[in-house]
Amino acid sequence: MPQKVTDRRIQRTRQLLQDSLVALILEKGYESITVQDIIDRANVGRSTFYAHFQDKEDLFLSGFENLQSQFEQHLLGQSPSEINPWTLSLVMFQHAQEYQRVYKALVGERGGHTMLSHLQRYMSAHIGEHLKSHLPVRRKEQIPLEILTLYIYSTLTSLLTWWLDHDMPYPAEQINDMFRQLTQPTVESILQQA
Amino acid sequence: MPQKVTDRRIQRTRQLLQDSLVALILEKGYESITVQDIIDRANVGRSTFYAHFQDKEDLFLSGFENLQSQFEQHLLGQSPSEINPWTLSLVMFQHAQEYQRVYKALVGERGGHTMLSHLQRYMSAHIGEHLKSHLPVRRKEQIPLEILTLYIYSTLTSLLTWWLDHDMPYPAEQINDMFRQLTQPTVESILQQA
DNA sequence: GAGAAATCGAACATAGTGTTCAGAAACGTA
DNA sequence: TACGTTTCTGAACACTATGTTCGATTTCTC
Repeated sequence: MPQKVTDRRIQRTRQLLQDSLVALILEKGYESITVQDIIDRANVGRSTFYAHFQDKEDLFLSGFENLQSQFEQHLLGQSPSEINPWTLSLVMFQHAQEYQRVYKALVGERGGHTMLSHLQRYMSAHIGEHLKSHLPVRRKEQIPLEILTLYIYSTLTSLLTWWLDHDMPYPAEQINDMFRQLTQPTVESILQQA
Repeated sequence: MPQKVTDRRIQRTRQLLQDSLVALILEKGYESITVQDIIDRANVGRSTFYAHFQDKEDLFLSGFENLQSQFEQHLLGQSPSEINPWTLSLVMFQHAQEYQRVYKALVGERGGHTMLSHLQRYMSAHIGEHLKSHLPVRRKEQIPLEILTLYIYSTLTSLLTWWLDHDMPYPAEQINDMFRQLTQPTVESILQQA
């Protein structure tokens, strides 16, 4: 049973802190930021910071979780006819295009590597799901599913961070097409091994 | 003009510190290690540590550089008939197999991500070199060379760290074969676009 | 054993973390 | 407007880790 306005106040403080962190990451990189930097930028008292978040990493992750649930909303709104790794990736690149700043801070090179393991769990689940459903019943187990999933995931994230760190020199559709050209032939050839 | 024996003493201390760091990384991960942990383990005085290395990261990198120059020795010793990304990768997997502990500590998941950018510069140079020499004079610039290089590099490193973190469930030749199966079709199809 | 080089470790200054708490400010209600 | 509640403030504090300094000590060389 949420209170009406005090909640809004809390929300505003959290947002302020998250925004400050994003700005600071883009300026000087995650590692070198101190809690003092963050609260100075946000004009928030020290104890307030610790009332909301355990530490810097907690703040970072809360922003990341925001982004993730927002992405899920976005995904539902788009609802591509079929969900496979390449429609999923397209939605992701488009979403990143729309929220450049936040993406670049949280997922890009300067953002530390904190979020990689979280993103990995999330995306790998989707990718693995798709692969499993397309798997021939009996295939030569030359390349295990786990590795194939890892392969797709690592290609996707390396493209994403490259794209963000180079300030998106291509539109989302084009970088996604590169992703498809890079991975689809391999995936199909492997899935079709009977 | 290096001195004879005192040099050996210095070398011993450096080695001790590097070994301690490796052991500690495998135990508790790079991030949570303090300088105190390292010198306690190595039985080395605090000021001695700082006489040899600037900080924890410097020590880490010195170990990484050791490994790298050792790898180059190894590469010369093997001298595959042709150096392409897949012979290079084989030598690398074999080298990693031989020096499991160090590789796992410095390149694996627990090793922080410090070395990724260094490894990237090194491997990408080799990979890009090979690709450039096999490039058709005029090709459709759908996928720039930089991205193709990144693709190969990221697949290689994600396989390598996965392999290390899972305690090498396959021999080097087999994991390298997976690497080839994953990347070769894509690379060839793209290089042959006239 | 004398001299040089390397190591030791205690002491220190500095910087960042996370907690506490009394007072101030903002808000909701009536 | 006045009241109580919630949230925010910021100074003070204890704590942990960093990196430096320097005189004492060990180790090696000849």
